[in-house]
Amino acid sequence: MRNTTIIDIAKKLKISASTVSRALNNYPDINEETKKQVKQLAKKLNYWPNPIARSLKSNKTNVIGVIVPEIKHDFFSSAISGIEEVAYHSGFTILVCQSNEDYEREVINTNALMHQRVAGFIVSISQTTTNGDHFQALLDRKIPLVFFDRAFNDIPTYKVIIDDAKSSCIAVTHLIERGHKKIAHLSGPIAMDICKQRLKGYKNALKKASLPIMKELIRYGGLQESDGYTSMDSLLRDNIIPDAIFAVNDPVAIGAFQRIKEAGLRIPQDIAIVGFSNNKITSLIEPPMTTVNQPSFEMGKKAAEILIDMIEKRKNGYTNKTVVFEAELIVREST
Amino acid sequence: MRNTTIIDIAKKLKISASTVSRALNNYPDINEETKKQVKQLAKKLNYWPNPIARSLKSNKTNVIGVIVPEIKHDFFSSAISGIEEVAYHSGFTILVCQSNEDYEREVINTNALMHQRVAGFIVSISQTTTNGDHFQALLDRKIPLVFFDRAFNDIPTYKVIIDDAKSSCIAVTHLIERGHKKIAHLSGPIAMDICKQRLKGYKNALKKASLPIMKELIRYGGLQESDGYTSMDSLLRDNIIPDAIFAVNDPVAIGAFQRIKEAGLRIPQDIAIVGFSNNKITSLIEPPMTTVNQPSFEMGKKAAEILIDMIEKRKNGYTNKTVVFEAELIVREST
DNA sequence: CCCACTTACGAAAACGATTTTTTAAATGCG
DNA sequence: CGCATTTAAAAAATCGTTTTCGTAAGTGGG
Repeated sequence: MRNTTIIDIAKKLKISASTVSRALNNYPDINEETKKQVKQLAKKLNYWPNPIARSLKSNKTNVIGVIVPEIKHDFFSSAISGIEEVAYHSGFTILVCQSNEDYEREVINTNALMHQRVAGFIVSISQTTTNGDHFQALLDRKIPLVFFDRAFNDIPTYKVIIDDAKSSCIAVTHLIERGHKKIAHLSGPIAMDICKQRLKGYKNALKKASLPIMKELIRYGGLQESDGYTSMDSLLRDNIIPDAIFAVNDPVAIGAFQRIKEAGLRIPQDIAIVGFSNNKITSLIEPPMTTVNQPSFEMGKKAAEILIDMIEKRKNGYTNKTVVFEAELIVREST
Repeated sequence: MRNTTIIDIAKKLKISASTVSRALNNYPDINEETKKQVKQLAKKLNYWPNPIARSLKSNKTNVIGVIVPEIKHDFFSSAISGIEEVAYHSGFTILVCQSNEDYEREVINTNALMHQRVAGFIVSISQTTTNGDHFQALLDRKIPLVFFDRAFNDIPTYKVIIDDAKSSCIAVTHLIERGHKKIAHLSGPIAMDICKQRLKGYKNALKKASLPIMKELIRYGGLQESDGYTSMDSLLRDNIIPDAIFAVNDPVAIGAFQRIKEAGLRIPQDIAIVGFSNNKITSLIEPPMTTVNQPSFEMGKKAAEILIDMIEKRKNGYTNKTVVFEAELIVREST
């Protein structure tokens, strides 16, 4: 079954294709009677303009490119849900790629989507990305780009993030208020801005409380569960038993959590623990874990709203290039 | 910065566009020397064929349409991860839509993607879908379609599923072997095939053990956590306290789990419970929950492999239209 | 040397829409 | 009535590729 084209309609009505096009698009110099006939027949034949032909002419699509490290991660899948929700209501669809935390793949994905002429990009960068040329190429071509959560700092575009330093400071201060003094921080790849910021918040909290910052209490690793397990393990192997852990994110916290349990230590009596992101699991483990709630769904929605605004050149509203979401500390039984 | 076209190359080399095209596509009737020159210049100018122009000509794209009820759900986001993984390695990208369990939106999404000329569809239907005309329309247009997990039964196409009845029977038999006799089943929308099959498995297990099938022990609801809570609540309100629960899926099981705890009943001493899907949370709650592991990532990968096979008309391999994955019962402390 | 055949390439059509330009007919005004 | 203007529609160009058809040279065999 072939799709109806504008030419099919034109032939049936014995008029030209251009007239059909203009009738359907409500151009003023088309006779009302003609318009009516064209629209009727279009409906009857189930006509739908071919978006590919349109895109070829306009060099634009109604597709938003989304690149995240891993689709199946709680935070990202929830953000993608939010993006799709907003996109759907604005007539856009989303093309989703995962970088698998791999810089090369992020570059390939970015280029592929660029050549597919997506209308704009929403990106959370991979752990291993330290070069931003592929994003600069987008700006050079005036392709709208919005970062969320993990932004590439040197690229001047919109960013939807939380105040990582502030939230971290609040989280660590909470630990201090509970009487903890020997607080370890399980950090991530320090090249990443979110890791830097969370480390900064950790240090600030200690400083404010006049507690020493001890290098051996800070461990660097990746952002996965296994990395948290390893980092915690390295502390224990060094015979360091902190009385509290602040993890750079929830998977790392969960990994540390498992290692702590394996060591026969009690949470929170022996070691308290705070995560970051409010992944669903944190509320369901025993004991439930204190964590920082990042409103992932809302951040996705906001990123999409900003991007669509940029695409449609309605530049109103967003005078500040960085939108900071409020992250709130959710206190549970692990502290 | 405009993108380089085939015509730019043609002009610079003072040859025709068609020659450039054929040179790049390695046609035999182009002089080797010409080919070399064209390819060199293409590389130098950073030429990349415009996929939109190609698609217009071929009426095909390198895009796979994916429609799921909700992106942020564990099972689906993990399956999408698998789909993307396979798609990426075959040069496809994925256009992802969520139906939000809404039939109307599923239809709209299907049509939108169809008009965008996606090369094929991978779909898991919404809870409220009882009419399959929008899928039939795809088959009529010879657009490849693969269902996974939640298939629409009357549409004759490939399905990647697990044997729900068998797995359910195994799960319930496991409960019976543990000595449980008053086993309730929290079911979902009974119009959905997976719900029918899981109910069937539940009944079969009881029959095999010569246990009575009691209507009041079977409760119907939705597929969300809140539905599980409600169904469990309705049992308790009727003063029915089963000694075991078999839930149609993990969210429903978790909802019931919460209601059971609220009632002050112990798991598994008072009520044992089995879920379905092996969502990550089931292993992290206290006590960890017995559940049926559906290999979501692998099912996504398989669905993508089959679809790409169909797209590329390599029909080898898949003689059976239904691919059944082995689901395995993961026994944990809730039983 | 001539005709058939190969080689290598160009011209043009096609994909389906939009948009610019052109044209024909109708209308208005002095 | 005649010229200018408006109205409504057709024709043609365009987007970037692919593909069909055609053709000018060059080659080889008789």
